[in-house]
Amino acid sequence: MCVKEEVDIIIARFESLEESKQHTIRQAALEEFAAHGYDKASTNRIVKAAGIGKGMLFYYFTSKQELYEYLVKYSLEFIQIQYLDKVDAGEPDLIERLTQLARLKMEAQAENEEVFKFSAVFLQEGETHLPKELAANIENMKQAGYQLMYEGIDRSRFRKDADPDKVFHLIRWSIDGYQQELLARLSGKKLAEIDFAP
Amino acid sequence: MCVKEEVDIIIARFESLEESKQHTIRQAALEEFAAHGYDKASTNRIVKAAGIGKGMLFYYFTSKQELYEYLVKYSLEFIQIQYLDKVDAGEPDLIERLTQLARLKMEAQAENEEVFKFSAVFLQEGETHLPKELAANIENMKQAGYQLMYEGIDRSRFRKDADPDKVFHLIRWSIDGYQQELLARLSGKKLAEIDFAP
DNA sequence: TTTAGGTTGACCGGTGTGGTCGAATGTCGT
DNA sequence: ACGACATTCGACCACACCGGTCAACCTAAA
Repeated sequence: MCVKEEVDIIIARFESLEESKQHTIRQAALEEFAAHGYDKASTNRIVKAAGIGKGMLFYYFTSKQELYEYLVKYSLEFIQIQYLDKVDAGEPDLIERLTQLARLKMEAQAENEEVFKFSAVFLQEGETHLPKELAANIENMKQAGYQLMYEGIDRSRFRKDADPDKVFHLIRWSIDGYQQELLARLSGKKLAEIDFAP
Repeated sequence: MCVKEEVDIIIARFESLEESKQHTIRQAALEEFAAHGYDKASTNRIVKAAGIGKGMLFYYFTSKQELYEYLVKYSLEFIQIQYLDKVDAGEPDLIERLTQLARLKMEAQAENEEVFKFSAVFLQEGETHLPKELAANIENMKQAGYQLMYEGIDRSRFRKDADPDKVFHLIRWSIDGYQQELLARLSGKKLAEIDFAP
């Protein structure tokens, strides 16, 4: 019990930092883990990018592992609030729904790109390096995302001669591809406004 | 000049190996570079995967760098012959053309998956670790691929109320997405026959 | 002046790196 | 049977970097 409390105290040190410094360190760490995955991520590079001494990282977080867990928690929360919660799950029209998803995701991504890059990493790394509790949270978010994409769509309005599922996928692929290309083309540029015209 | 000849002799050692052994080593190396990129690829893991002693790799190739260059050359040749050369660039119909491209790429990918994974790596790593001559070859292949995809398409038959370029992209994205999903779903299974029905 | 907490980077043992090399083992022509 | 040469191996090298520690320092409040 004493140990657990000690950990809490240590993370509290980080959380009572001024936001801008928290942000700097968080972004540096997100970037490093996103770029190299857990194993090959280097705490040395993180502290260098964050502009702090090596010791501080282990003053704020007990270990590389705890830092990673913190980032996962933070990212899950960010994606939930900045993206998933904003989706109108009542929209029955497929096109509207998917367009909305794409727009909201782009907007959230514009807000903090690294979080999404990092999420790709921990979604793929799976349960490794994570306590069951956090892994479960990730699974929940996956499920929620799936439902947001596939559930409550009115398929009665599809043309009768087309397989609804196939139309469904075709459209989703189009939007995915569009989004991906948009992202690639604009990567590096700092834009808040994007022309979403199809 | 003497040095250059020495290198030639050393690669010749590899090329005069029986094909199956060449193949084993090549695949192990392709896999390693594809998975980790140049810098983090490990020659130790390569020799372990290939089932040869460490010394042999540097008996066949003077250095990690030379091995990498050999793999790039091999992959460019493979993609050219097994994929690009087979495309009928005369086909003016967009759908036919893209469907054909997708099919041929899948077939070539089925032939040697690692080559395509590795190509993604050296396309992204760019000129680093490569002599200008090889980098130029890569650029040529990019160009050729682009032309195969975009040139000589008859756009006069598109519906007049649709922007040809947008229709174009929409369809390409759909096929890309379809291909990607197909690949993901079937990853791990060894199939020669695929149901290409949309 | 003392004290307590934020901050640093040299340092630790350990792991893995690309590459070398002496020795062991074929594989020949003679 | 012999020597010359090609092939094969993995222990070994110097080095770079790893996650993590810690004595020493700085600063500001008491």
